Amino acid sequence: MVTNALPQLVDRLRAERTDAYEGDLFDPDCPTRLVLDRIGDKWTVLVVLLLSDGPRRFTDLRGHIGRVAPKVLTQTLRRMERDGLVTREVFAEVPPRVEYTLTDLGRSLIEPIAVIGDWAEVHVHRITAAQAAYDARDT
Amino acid sequence: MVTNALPQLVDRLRAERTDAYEGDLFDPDCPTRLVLDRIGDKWTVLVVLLLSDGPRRFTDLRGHIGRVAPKVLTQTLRRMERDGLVTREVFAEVPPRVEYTLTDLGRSLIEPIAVIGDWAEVHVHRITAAQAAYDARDT
DNA sequence: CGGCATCCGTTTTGATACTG
DNA sequence: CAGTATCAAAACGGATGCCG
Repeated sequence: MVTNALPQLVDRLRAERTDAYEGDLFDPDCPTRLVLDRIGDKWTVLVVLLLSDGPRRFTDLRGHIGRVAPKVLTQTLRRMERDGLVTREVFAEVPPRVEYTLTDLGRSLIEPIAVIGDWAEVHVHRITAAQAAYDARDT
Repeated sequence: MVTNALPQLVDRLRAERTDAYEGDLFDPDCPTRLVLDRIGDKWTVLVVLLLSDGPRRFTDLRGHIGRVAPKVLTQTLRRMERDGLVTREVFAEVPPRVEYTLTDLGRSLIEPIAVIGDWAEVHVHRITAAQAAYDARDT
């Protein structure tokens, strides 16, 4: 599937800092929580992946993502802009053109997303299997 | 802060499989999406972290997480049980005791969560700074 | 083209009270 | 103790229509 020197590395990493990020994450008011909200957001992750290849226009993004209402995509992009993940550049042309580009911060987010994506690919079948088994238990 | 041999490793990892997980994540019906929902879930991540130290009881979990309505915690735990992330063991005692334990699958999720947590800690200040700057722009 | 405004249904989250 | 039941609020996602 993929190399996995990752586990030990991350385990060690985690051991070194357990209380640090635990202390943060368990505080509901800590902005760290906000990061999780972004990851869990339905479209942010997709946008990051799409923009990882370079700048894209609004409609371009819309086309590559499945069905997204323009309003929702706008919301997502605005939020990402506010969070400093993307820059929004408006070109004074006719017809108008708006390009979205990942910032350094946004690019750095590709890593964690990749790790999640990796985990998801490897383990998803176990989740769906578990669900099926669970649902079949009682009926 | 923390060692960072991680970036290159993950970059390579990602380079090897870009289209693979991209192809998945961009399909709204692919169960891979479901993983993101769990990560984004408000309490699942916290539960995983709490259980990473060993089994815990319902009230124990409740106490360590901030304000959670019992109903919501139950929902979270049931969903995690259905997904095969935790096991739920009921002891026939008085008063009743119920212990939640991470499965192998659940434990394997600690890794990705740690990576996200790492990223969050390192970059959160940049996000909040970006937000402040953004909000101050127009007023 | 790239939105913003409006309205609406669904899902998520929660407070509160009560039970095996 | 470990929930369930009920009610209520709100965040989220989306469809539609208009506009610079």
